[in-house]
Amino acid sequence: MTPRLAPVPPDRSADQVRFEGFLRTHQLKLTGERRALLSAVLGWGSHFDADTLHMALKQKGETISRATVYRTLDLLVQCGIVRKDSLGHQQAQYEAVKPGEHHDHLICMNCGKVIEFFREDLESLQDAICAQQKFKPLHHSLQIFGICSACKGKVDEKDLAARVSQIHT
Amino acid sequence: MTPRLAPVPPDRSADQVRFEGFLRTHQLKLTGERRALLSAVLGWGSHFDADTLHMALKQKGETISRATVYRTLDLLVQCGIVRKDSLGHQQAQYEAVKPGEHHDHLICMNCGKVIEFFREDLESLQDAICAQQKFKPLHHSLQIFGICSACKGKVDEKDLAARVSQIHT
DNA sequence: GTGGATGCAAAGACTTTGCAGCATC
DNA sequence: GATGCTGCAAAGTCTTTGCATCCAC
Repeated sequence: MTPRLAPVPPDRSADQVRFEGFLRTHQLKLTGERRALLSAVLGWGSHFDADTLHMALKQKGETISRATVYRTLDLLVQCGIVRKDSLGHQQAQYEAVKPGEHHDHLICMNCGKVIEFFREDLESLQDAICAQQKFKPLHHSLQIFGICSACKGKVDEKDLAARVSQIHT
Repeated sequence: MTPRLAPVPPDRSADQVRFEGFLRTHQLKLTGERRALLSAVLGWGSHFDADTLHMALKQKGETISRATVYRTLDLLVQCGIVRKDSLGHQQAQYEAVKPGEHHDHLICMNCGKVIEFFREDLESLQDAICAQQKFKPLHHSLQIFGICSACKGKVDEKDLAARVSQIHT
C-alpha cells in the first residue's frame, strides 16, 4: 500500500497560489478586484476580450472599472496565467493558459469558432527549421484560417476571397 | 532553336496591371496618389506600417494624406498585392506579396529583424492536420518569436521572460 | 499609517468617416 | 459632366494614464 500523500490542490487553486506569489514578490496587493478578475478569467474556458470580461463581471454584480480590468489582465499576462493573442481581431483576445499546455488555432471564418490543437510533430518541425536558421525559438503562434466542418457548404464563396485578404493576424 | 516568345514583363509591371484591372473591374479610378502608393509599396521590400509609408512619401515630395494611405492600402490588400499582418506589433504591418510566394516569419525579439522562410513539409503537415479536423484551410500565419543568430549572447535573459509573455500576436 | 490600487475622466495611438472641392473616365 | 477621389478635421475604437481617494498590508 502506498503511503498517503498530502492532497493535491485542484488547478484553480494552483493558479491562485501562483498569482498571489507573483503579487507578493512584486510587492503588489491582493485586492478584491484582482481576486474577482482572476476567478472570472480561470472560469472562462475560451477566448475573450477585455470589454467582454468587463461587462460579464458587471452583470454578475462585480463592478470593476475598465482601467482595472486592463491593468489586471496585464499582470496576469506577466505572470503567465493568461495569454494575449489577436486571433485576427482588431482588439486583443485573452485566454487562460492551462498549465503545461500549448496549442495552436484553427479559426472558422464563417462562425468564428476557434478550434485548439496540439501536434508534437508540428512543434519538432518548427524546432528543426529554427535550428537550420540558427534561430533560438522562445514562443510561436500558428493560426490557420478557414471553414470548419459545420460551416462547409453554408458559406458564400464570393465574399470569402475578400474576407481572406482582409485577415489581419 | 526555340522560337522567341513575347518578352515577359517584369514583376513590377504585373502588379501594376493587376491593380489597374482591379480598379477598372470595381469602377474605381487610377489616380496619381494610387500610382505613387503602389510603386512605393512594391519598392519597399520588407514590412512597413501605414505611418512610415506616409512619412516616406512625404520625404520624397509626394504629399498624400494619411486617410488616402489607409484607403489605398485597403484596396491593395483587397486585390491581393499587399498582405496585412501584425507581427506582434500594436499597429498593422503591411508587406508586398511576391507573386506565388507564401512564407512564414521568424521574428527576433532583440533586434526586431524578420526572417522569412518557406517549408513545403510544414505546409503539408498543416494540411494534414486540417484534414484530420475536417477543416478547410484558406490562409495561415505562423510567427516564431525568439533570438536571431546575430543577437545570441547579446540579450539580457532577465527581461526576456517578461517580454515573451508580453508578445501579442 | 504607508504605499500601492481603484475609479474616473482625459489623453493617446491608430484608424475610419463625413463632407466640400477636385480629378479621372 | 458624372462619379468617384482627395484632404481635412472630426469622430471612433481600443487602451493607457494622471490624479484624488481608498484600502490591503
